[in-house]
Amino acid sequence: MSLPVITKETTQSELDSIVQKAKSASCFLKAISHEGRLMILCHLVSGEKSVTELEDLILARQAAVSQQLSRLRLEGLVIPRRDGKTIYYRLVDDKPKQVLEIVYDLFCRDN
Amino acid sequence: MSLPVITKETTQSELDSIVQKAKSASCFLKAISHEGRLMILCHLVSGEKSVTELEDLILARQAAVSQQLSRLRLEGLVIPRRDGKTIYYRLVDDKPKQVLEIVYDLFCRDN
DNA sequence: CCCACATATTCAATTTATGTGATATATCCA
DNA sequence: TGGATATATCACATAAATTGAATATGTGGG
Repeated sequence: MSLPVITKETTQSELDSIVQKAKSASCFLKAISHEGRLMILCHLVSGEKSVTELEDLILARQAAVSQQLSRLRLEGLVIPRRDGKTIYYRLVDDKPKQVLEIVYDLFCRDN
Repeated sequence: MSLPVITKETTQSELDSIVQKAKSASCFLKAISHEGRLMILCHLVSGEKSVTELEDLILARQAAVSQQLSRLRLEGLVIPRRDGKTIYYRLVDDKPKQVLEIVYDLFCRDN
């Protein structure tokens, strides 16, 4: 629950570990902070969607959506499943969901 | 708790509102996704810190830290307080804290 | 095999973000 | 007032992210 506290007593290897984790978190946050990707993830929370469905949902072009999915895929956030010609994407785990729910609470209720 | 679900029935103005919120969330996430800013926010969770303290904590130069704080300030996440020559920064509210705690749980426990 | 459809990849152009060095501003103190 | 310290800002160089157009790949049907 509590975040790491860094003091004079924190050893170098502990610091390295914290920096390493900060890098991972930073990558993850960068991946989800893109407006299009954020929307895609939101849509995937309610279940898997095909690329074409996502194109319609977020009003973006095929190449753009595909690229955004590609980034999310490389980041390990989504996974594709082929069914004939169409490819369905879904969330790998609920990591994005957990963050998105907090963010949604903060930005879509609060203000 | 639940994220917005977009269907054929969703009106245009509802969509606009969702897109608008996605933009805010996206900005917020971009602001905190930078490795240095992420570290700064983590440090501020445990209480206000001066710019110099932050420079030492995240091992970055004065101008860099100042610019990162400037971005966080413009984003409304932190607020400065002057005491003599030194300026202390603190979190405006616990928005970042809430997100950081989830992220910390996901990245510093999970793996 | 050839075509149409769904998706992915590539590449160049552009935009946006970031770090750096220099300089500016504010405060304190002698 | 002048100097030292703390912080902010600016202008520039560079790096990273994003977009769009074109092209490639994979699949099913005729």
